[in-house]
Amino acid sequence: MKINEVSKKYHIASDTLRYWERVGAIPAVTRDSAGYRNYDNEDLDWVSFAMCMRDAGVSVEYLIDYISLFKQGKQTVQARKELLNDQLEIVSARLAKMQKSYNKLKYKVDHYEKIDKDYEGKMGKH
Amino acid sequence: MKINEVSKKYHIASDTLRYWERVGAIPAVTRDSAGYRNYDNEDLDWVSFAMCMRDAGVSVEYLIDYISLFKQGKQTVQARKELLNDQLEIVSARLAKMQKSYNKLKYKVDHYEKIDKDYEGKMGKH
DNA sequence: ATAAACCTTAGAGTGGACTTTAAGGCAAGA
DNA sequence: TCTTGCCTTAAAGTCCACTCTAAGGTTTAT
Repeated sequence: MKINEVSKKYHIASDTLRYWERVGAIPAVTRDSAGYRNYDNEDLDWVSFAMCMRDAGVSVEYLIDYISLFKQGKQTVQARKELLNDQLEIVSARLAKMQKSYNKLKYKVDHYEKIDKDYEGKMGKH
Repeated sequence: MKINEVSKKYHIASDTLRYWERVGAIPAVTRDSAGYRNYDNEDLDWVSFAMCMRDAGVSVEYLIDYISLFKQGKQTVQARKELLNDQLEIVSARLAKMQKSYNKLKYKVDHYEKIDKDYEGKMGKH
């Protein structure tokens, strides 16, 4: 699968795909004889993984660390698992915070007319 | 309440509080005779609101638009409510996306040993 | 009275994550 | 064969949201 097809299928800029590969947020992508990227299933799995992590708010730097461990092979399985677990907790906290914010926002919208004081507190009535 | 007290109470940098006010992401804060910021309850409500929105992933630019409408008074109530509703939907979508990512990540961690193929696919066995 | 610890502003600097540009190679259709 | 459109890299540029610096005014404690 060429980069532009991947871009369309996954709704992600091809520039971003190249960027992720360049900095090491995904492992090196398979190439064809012309040197063009030719994403196989495994490459696509890494793209999905990176997108998933980014959607969850995980930093590119973290992805780089993770992939770096992955490239070092089996002996890093435990370290990788721990890294994932750390991120899992962070994501979970972020999710809870967002949920709380969403609820507050929802409440505000639902009670808008009642809540709004419309600057009268500061501007005085006129 | 002075800026540093607000900073400590809300766990937010005073630079950020000044920045939000400067760009108009919150309305102008009450000042004392020396020109120092002296946050009253209403000012604090705006700080909470901005923090809540930022936590939900809402952009500073959106906050500026919202506060701009607010400053124009009662005739913008409907427009503001619509803006909030738009953001509510966007936040809701982001939340769902994050939840999905979290679930995938959780699954990956829980099944780590089974899932990991450890680069053998590409590097061959040795 | 004077030093330490606050506060102010304008403007410059930073970090993260892309995104664009420049200069060029490859491939498929007319 | 030529043109259109894809692909490549390295490097520079952009955008967002802060964050810091410089230069100076105020308040508080000794």
